[in-house]
Amino acid sequence: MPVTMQDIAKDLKVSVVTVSKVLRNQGRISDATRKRVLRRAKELHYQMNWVARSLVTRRTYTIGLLVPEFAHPFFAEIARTVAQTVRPSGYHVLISSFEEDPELEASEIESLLARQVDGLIIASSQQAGQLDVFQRMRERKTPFVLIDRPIAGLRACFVGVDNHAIGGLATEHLIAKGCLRIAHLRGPEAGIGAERLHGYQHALAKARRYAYAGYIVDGGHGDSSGYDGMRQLLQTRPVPDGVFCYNDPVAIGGMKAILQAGLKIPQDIALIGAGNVRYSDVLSVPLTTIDQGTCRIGMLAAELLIARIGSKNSLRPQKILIPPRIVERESTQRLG
Amino acid sequence: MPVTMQDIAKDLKVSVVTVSKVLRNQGRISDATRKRVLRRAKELHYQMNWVARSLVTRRTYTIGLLVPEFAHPFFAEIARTVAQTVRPSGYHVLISSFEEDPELEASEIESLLARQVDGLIIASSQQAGQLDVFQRMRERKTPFVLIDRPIAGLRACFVGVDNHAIGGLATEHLIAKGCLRIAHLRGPEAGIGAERLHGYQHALAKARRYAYAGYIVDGGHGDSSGYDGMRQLLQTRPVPDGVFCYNDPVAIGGMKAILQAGLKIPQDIALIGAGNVRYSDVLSVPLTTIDQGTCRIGMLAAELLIARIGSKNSLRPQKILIPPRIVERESTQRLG
DNA sequence: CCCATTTGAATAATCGTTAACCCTTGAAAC
DNA sequence: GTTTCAAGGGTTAACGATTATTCAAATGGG
Repeated sequence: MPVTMQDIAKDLKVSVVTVSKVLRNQGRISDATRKRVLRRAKELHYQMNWVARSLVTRRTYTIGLLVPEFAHPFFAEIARTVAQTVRPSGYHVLISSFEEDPELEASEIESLLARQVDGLIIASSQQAGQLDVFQRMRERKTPFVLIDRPIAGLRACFVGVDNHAIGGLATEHLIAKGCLRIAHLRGPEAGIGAERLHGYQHALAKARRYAYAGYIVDGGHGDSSGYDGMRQLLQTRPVPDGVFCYNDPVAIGGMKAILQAGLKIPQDIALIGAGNVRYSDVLSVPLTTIDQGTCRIGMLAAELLIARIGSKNSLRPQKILIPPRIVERESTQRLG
Repeated sequence: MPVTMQDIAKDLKVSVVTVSKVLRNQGRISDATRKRVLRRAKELHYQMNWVARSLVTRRTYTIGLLVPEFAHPFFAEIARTVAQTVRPSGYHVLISSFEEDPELEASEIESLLARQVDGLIIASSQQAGQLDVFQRMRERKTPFVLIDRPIAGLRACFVGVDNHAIGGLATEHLIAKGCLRIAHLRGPEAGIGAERLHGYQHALAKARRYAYAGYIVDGGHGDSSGYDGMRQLLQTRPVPDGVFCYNDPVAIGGMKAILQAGLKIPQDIALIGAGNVRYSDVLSVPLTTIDQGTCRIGMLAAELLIARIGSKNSLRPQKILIPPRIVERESTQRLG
């Protein structure tokens, strides 16, 4: 039994519309009535029923944020900046994670659309084939912005880091530090993982280094798979002296494996990650990493989305690529 | 222009109500019509308009989650488990953070209520004085569950860890490890921080250790304030040989300060945190910490809330206190 | 063969707000 | 004195569903 405009209207013997107008500061209302309404509203602690308003205005002032997983510090940071960025415009954030499961992702998108979100920010794991969900959004004219992971063959807004450049930057850094046998704990085969891999390969080729296939090992997404990947890598002969890891969690797992094997970082193996995740500077060995401007991604994606929601005519997709930046720490500090 | 029930109804020349009934599996509908409706709905990719449904059913199947900050891994983990726990029941999560600002917190609560959330989970930073917001929720009969930080003088559901026990456990552990001068980088003066402090003091008293006032220093909430606090502590003479930190981020900041000062952990100073945050086992020195059952808190809070939402009659507040558990790592491994 | 019951679906009312018009009243303009 | 116009506010109809009620046809029993 929350207070409604009706309650205020009855008390004051005016119509509901008058109350509505006052509360929205719209239409012509005398100062006297305005004040009476405002006073009564405050007295009763009146709160807009956004469900009712949304039904008629077709705006919920809610956006959906869909990420693979929350525990990942990268996405937690994204969630934070997105929420902070949209708050001043009165938007709230409906979050959802899909645990890297494309089907769950699709059904969550539908779910958020059913809840009439004004727009969506998605770090998708959809393959290029399964794009009907996005088609659905386009039909509904619900704007959306992809982050972190672009989708091949989809004309859509995107905000993310230049992953090819990350691979290049990391590998060149290892080369500069004098590493001769540079391995890569790679991420997923598709999309962002592939780009980082290519950046790595490209840099090796440019430096005329031999790229040994056995030096490219699956590191998965997180620390436990990174640990496993590194253990496998340590079996390889000759053992690499530099490893570029798909991301920081993988590097953290890798670090654990290296230290457990009794090897030293960076003397025996130099290690570089990607993401510049919080706390990566207080690890066993502070981790050199590639900063991907996490906060900027969240902020830009949110701003872009809000702009799209505001404009009636559909603008053409905008892609923002953030240049990565190296953050040097101890895990690669050895004599060039 | 999303598809509505009307569209389906018109196409099939039946009434909207019939469509509604089919889609909800309610009322008496012949098999023939049922199939026609379902087929057409699928063809048109019909999706419920939850805003409209919510207006009449007074249920949004949305809960609000309000935390001090997202970047904090503890709350990120909570958000994850809450979302996962409520998903099977069809609920979604509207998140919001208030950066430890009680006023922002209050206004966000109002905001979420205006959006008609079915219930709220709050890690509040309200002082015992300012409880009108909670009063408002009670009037509206919107169930809510407090997590992590109980509020004195408020009869409400609560799920959290036994903070007094955390202080005791940590301090006793340091004593057992042979520390003689045990300091505490304390958190906020009120609530949870105070309880951990009391646990610390109680344990010292029980062991008949002298509690030197200069050994209790403000460590704030996060790593940067923990760093500052530890620097201050290192000026104290005699320098402590064991430090119990309010939480893991503070301990991480503290660790940085100790190592920078050229001291060794645990030989010179043993360090213990609280929270058992992800990655705390791969720090410069793997951190001994007190596990507070983060996942269980999130899960139990969510389950409790859903149960409240389900039941018509208001049950009496239920408080769940999770017993903490020590996780021993290197940062305290020295000869007893 | 008629009345009672069941089945299947339509009609009306509602949820709390907003959008689009319409209706007074009084004062200024002609 | 009639017209014009603006100020201040009211009426009515959505928005897209659900709930409660009503109604028509089919079925069944005696």
